[in-house]
Amino acid sequence: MKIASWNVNSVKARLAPLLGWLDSAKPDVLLLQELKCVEADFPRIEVESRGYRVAVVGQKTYNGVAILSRLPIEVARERLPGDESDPQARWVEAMVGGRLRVASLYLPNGNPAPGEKFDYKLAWMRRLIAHARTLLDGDTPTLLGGDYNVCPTDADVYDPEGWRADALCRPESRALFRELVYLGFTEAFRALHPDAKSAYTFWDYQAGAWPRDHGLRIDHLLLSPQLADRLAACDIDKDPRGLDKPSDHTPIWCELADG
DNA sequence: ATGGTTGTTGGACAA
Repeated sequence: MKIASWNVNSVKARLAPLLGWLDSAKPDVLLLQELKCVEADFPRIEVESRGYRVAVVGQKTYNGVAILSRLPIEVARERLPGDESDPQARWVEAMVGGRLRVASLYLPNGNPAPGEKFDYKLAWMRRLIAHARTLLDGDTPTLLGGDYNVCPTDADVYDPEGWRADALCRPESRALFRELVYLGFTEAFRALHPDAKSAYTFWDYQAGAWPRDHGLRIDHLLLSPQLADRLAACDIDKDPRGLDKPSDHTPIWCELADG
């Protein structure tokens, strides 16, 4: 079973590359972030015609997440627990095929840091840790995937010193990401590629970041122990970043052996 | 070098 995640930076602006990638990569499940539209504007017909069921949590202009799946989807949550007053569309969680739980998450960027946005990011991460703990208490195989907006180590950014004060690389962000993983998750890419360098999932639009390979690895797939045992492959598909009018992120995917 | 780009939206904000 192939499960992927992709921050598309507007699903409407990225419709052609999205459909092209579904056709070529053929993921069984695709987690999307930064839809930048309400649910009614999601290109449901086009995606469903490719054989995918769709669960969308949208928002006007900003954020927005979705789960696309060839197997039936049962939505479990449309908000991250822990703050009922938080209106931002950054979480959708569902059972797929009745045996696997997946969540598509869009963790707050947090810049500028320090400041209110950074405080919101850290609070959101603490909510994520608390909820992830409850998910691990159950016995359902679980994958938490998406744009974490956290670059875990200096090996995951082209210029560690230049990014040290950024919300994606700050020690507070990295510490909470480690706290999440240490609950018992396996970060799929690094588990299979411990020494990989220049393995990025995001390149800024500005200053020629893509042709210079000035990237960061901030999109991640976290696996519960039952799924870590089944992890057969994981990689980053850089091709979509090189197309015309690309997203600034590119897909990451993993292959899980039959359980 | 206080720059540079994209998307939504129709000026400013987020990334």
